[in-house]
Amino acid sequence: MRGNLFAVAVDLVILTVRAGALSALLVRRGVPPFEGALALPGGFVLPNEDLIDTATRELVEETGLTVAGHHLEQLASYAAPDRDPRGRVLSVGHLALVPDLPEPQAGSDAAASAWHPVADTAGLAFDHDRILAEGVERARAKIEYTTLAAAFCPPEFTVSQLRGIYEAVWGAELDPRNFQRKVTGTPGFLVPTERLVTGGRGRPAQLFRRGPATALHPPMLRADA
Amino acid sequence: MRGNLFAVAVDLVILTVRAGALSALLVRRGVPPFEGALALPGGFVLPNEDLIDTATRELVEETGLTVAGHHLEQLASYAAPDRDPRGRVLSVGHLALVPDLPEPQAGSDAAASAWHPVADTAGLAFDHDRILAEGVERARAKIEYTTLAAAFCPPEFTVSQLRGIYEAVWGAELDPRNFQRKVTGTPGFLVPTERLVTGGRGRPAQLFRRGPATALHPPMLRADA
DNA sequence: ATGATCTATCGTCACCGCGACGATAACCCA
DNA sequence: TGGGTTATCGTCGCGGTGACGATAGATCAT
Repeated sequence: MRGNLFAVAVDLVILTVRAGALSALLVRRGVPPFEGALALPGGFVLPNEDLIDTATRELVEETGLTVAGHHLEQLASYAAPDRDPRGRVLSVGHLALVPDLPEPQAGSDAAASAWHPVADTAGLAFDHDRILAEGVERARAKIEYTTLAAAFCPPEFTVSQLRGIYEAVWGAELDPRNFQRKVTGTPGFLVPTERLVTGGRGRPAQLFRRGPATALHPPMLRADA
Repeated sequence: MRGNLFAVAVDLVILTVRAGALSALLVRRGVPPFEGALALPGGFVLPNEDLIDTATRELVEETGLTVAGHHLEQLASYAAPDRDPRGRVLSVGHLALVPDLPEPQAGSDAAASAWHPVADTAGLAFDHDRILAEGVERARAKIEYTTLAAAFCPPEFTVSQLRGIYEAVWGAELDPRNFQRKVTGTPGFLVPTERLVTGGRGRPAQLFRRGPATALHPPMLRADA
């Protein structure tokens, strides 16, 4: 082995769509270094934990989410020698996509956590700006060729809600008619329910559930490149 | 910080196409654990090294490649508590795509390294079977929507050679006429040179260089899913 | 009540990229 | 000189998409 040892941390990019804006859950640091600055939620890997265990534990602690519904995957690792002034720390970034939680982080132990639109999150602690940016880019790319956009939605949702997810994540408008044709025409993406949504303006919309499909062939196309 | 410290290693999935088969560079271990077994080339991260530095150093040591031409990217990290019997070791997998080297690993310090077709590489040390599989899958997915297949080619190559790369990586045959239309019709993928290739059978083929394009819109399509 | 407005949903049409495949070009070899 | 082989160019039909019109069914203002 070697005497060159690392502390290993897991940092989380937890994304949701709130009020039409793609937002990340951030915590305000109460201790040095970067005291008072915003940072990604995270923590060190404990003995007998695998990386995904640590990430799951942190996600539950921060959001109070139960196991179902959300999506959690590994992003990348960061280990620049000077990324943490306390010493050699390797951080494994993870990406979580969660629905807009009704209760603002009920049960969160880090009281200083809150949602921030990703458009105005400059100046995070450590190299978390970069990790957040790569998480956002991963999410943008992945909803293109997978059904993961539904992970941002509650268990039942309308086509309009799903379109709102795409528009918030991509920052672009989509044609409602072509979008409807695309998602309802992809087998296994949306499972129609019996119920309609009432109370809003306009014609009531049908409610759907997530279907078994995970891939999107052919992909949803972004307007830009 | 914590007393729960890790050794951090970088392991490399180095892929090339040799004799029509997608192949990986593997080393035979000379010391326990897994003495005598095949493994991915790799090593520990040294002080003042970032992950990509370690990966680049290992790649040069194993292949003798200079900086140009190849592709190197991070794959994912693995840190199961029992993945290494010596203790807590986190491994950061990396993927390298290199041309078929004329000299079989000239200058390699690990004398026991050799190319193996990925189809028969079962039984690697540690969790390297999984890392290799994920590297191969990443390569298969990425040549679909990027121009990375050219990283497997020498500086100048023909359309047929490039098609052979796709066929070897995907394990499927592609129509030569449609393939030619696709790659020559994508702006910035291939830059034609003045020269033709001679000596082979059939009509001489034009030589191309890699162009500046990195993305492939729309993507190259696999026959299967 | 009644029309305006809003959203959901269904249709139409032209275009473009792709798969299938025919045709031609330019080399080697016997 | 012809046959085999590979490279390259064309053609045609289909399916998915973008642009956009039309209809359904609710709420809202007056």
